[in-house]
Amino acid sequence: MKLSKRGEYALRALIDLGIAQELGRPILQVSELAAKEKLPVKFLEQIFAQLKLGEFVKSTRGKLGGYSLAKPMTRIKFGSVIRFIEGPLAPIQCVSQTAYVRCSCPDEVHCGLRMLMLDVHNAIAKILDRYTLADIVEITLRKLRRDKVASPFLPPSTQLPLVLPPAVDLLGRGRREFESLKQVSEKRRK
Amino acid sequence: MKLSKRGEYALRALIDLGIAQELGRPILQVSELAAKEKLPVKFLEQIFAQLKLGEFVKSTRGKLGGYSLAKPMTRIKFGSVIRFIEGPLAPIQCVSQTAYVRCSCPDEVHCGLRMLMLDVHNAIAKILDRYTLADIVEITLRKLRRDKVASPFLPPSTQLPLVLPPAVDLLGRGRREFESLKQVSEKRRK
DNA sequence: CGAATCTCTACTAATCTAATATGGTTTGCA
DNA sequence: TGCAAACCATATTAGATTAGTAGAGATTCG
Repeated sequence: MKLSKRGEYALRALIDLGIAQELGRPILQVSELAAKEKLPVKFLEQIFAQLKLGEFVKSTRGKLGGYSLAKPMTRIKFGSVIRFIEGPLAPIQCVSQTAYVRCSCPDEVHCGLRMLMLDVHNAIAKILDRYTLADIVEITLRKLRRDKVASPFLPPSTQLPLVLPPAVDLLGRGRREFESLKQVSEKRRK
Repeated sequence: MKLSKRGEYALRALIDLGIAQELGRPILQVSELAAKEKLPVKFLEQIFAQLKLGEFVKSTRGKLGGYSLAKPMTRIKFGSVIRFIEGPLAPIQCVSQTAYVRCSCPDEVHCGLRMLMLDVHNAIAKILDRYTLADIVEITLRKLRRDKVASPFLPPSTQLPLVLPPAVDLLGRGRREFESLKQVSEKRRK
């Protein structure tokens, strides 16, 4: 049930690319992104190479080069990205839509575990195949503005000193409640 | 997003133990269970040892010994078992209820990835923390009866030759549609 | 006693993970 | 032209995890 660092970094990178694009900076350098998210540069380079193979991003070489999104944000689904980077979403392969493999159990049709995992898979896929990069970018930007936090990735000319929010205490005392996507979306409708 | 073989075997074993108990055989041997599910005996032994540590099963030593469930099926939640065998359900630790760890991103509260993964985690936990072994055993048995398939794990005296359902063709042509838990449960209500 | 069972410890081959290292090639600009 | 900043490609690695295997020991029933 785990997302690897590779997958995590890939998704972070895409989201940042989306935010930057929305703010008028269609191209970001690996080094800048790595610094901002505190990720190892060389590892991130590899990940971008892979994202390029998957046609999620495109690259510009040379000075002033970098990476940008290869297609409209509305057409980048998280499900596709994760499947491409991490493999099938399904907890066990016999419930995978995209990579079905019969499992070893004697009677697949009456397998209780399979029924349960089918539900889990459907729940995961329902979320990950519905939300696109456009959704997440929009929600993130709205939330940043609502809380009056300076956005990163401003165009170089307008770059302001980044105001960091107060550090979260590790023990979790006084930690503010976290919101899910659903909650943020519902607030908007009011 | 993957369940390891260890986790898969553990869940299969518990479900089988539940079915057997329901059919009047509260104790099963590792060797029998391994044979029936076609799992490596020694590996399954290790898994049972772990399940015992987690107090999901209890053991009887010596001849005629074996493993049985350590508590009522209604009190064995899949979420607990998976957390115990595999670790946290959350795709990334910063959304885990039971094993929260702050992640490396600069602003956790406004992290889009985090919001998305919070939804995924909630969806998974909602299913896995709701269903108990009792639910799955009940549904499985109902389905077996509905389709008139002989149940495995009958008491030794009444053991009948097991009638296997027709083999599923690997290419998936003519494969019958699989049902999720939800579908089976809904059929019951009608 | 002896066969069937769980128990415990150790080992291993293969794969994956998360990088690090090194040296390219391409491009914009002074 | 030259150089710095960027992407590109390949190799290597330390450590962890996975999915087992191996073998001896302890317990209990008949």
